[in-house]
Amino acid sequence: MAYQIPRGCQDVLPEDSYKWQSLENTLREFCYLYNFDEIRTPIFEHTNVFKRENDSSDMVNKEMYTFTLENSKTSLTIRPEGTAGTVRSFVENKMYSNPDLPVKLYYMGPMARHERPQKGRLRIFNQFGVECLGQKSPYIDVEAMVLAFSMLKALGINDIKILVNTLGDDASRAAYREALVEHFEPHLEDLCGDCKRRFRQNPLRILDCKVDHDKDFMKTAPSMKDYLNDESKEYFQTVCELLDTLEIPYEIDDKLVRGLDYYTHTVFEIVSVNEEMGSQSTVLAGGRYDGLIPYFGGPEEMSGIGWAMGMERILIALEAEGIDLGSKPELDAYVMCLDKSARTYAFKVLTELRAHGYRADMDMMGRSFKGQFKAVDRAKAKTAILIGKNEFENKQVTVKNIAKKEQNTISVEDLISTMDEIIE
RNA sequence: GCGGUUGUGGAGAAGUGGUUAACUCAGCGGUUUGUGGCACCGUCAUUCGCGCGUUCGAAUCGCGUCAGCCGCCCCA
Repeated sequence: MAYQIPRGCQDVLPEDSYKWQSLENTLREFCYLYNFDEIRTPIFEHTNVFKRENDSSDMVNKEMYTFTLENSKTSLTIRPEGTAGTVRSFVENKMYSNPDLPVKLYYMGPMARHERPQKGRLRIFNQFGVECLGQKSPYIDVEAMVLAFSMLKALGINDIKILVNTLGDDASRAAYREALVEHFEPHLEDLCGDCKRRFRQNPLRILDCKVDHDKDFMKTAPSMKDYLNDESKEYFQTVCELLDTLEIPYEIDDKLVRGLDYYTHTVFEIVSVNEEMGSQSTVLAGGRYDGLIPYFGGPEEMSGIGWAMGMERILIALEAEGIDLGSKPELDAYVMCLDKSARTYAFKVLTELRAHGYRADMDMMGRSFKGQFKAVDRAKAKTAILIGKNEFENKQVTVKNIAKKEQNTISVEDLISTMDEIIE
């Protein structure tokens, strides 16, 4: 094997691409229903779109595919996520001046992150995501969550859990962060190696550490909810009430902090509880971001909310729950050519069938009679169209219904006009 | 980035130093040169992820490398 696909990449082969198409169709239908429009942004952006000031996340700092071409000084980065490019486009195209806010967008496509590959974690993977930009309201947060929940339900995924939390506004979060630093400072020596690093980078993440989980100072750690100002508290309460009203099952997880730095207020995650998922069980996650639109030069007060779904992970979850999204469709007709002299005629009949909307194919290998019949079976063709010397000479075809094992020799015109009945 | 584990044909899989790489499925051809899905026969890996080394001799041992998987980290 001289050539090999790069590590952490995947070819979607035909049998699987039917599943992908089915997934994509369902997602698009729901976006249509919820009045979200598609946006397609480039697969790479200027590096500073992703690498923003004060960003401490691993994704931005050590996992990005960043490159600069020869004879160029421009640093570009293959998108590791979809939000930044979408917000950049929202601002650049002045979509904030749209009279109907929020602007509701969806996207899907490949993202790249240089991580160690694992099941459910690829270097090039596909995300489907939505962003609601330009307005801030608990109703918008919940609309986005309901959309996510409904999509997963429609796909048939049941083994899931919805986790929600609030990070409050910038002021609340800053106060909380300070309190955490104060709390953990005396215990710095007792923290695990990762948490010592987190202490400096993002103290909020210490809270969901698995190593230090049971230690006393974890249990006595200050809780976010004690640092929320009234406005943030009220906002989150409304979100929860709306979810209750719509009977969306969820759990409040005050340890849920999310990895990306731009989140404020509502954050949520949908995890699969199916064991086959392995350690990558989060299938969808997102939250509100107050600062991002202004960061890209949009109106100061504008906020947004969005989430992204890992499409490969959804496919794994579907498989784990035994849900089949479908496979290659059967053929209406398979044309069998039984004599070399009739080949051109057979090819014409094939073309005729297709021109009338019948999904059809024929043997191009000049195989034996038996071999062609096997091809009919593999293609799950509803009919076999047999064409040999006799049919050729009389401008006819022999059409055989595979299931009924009935066959007739008729003219091509009759074949076309009765095809619907023949395949029932 | 760290730790562990695996890697034989289109698929599954035996073989753990001795020379034809077992078996099953799929494919192809034939018995049956125009009616299949059964049966029988034949055929299908000069090669064991890749490279180097040890050896008279390696799929089997050693080193390196690539890749998959599992866990950590992180994340969708």
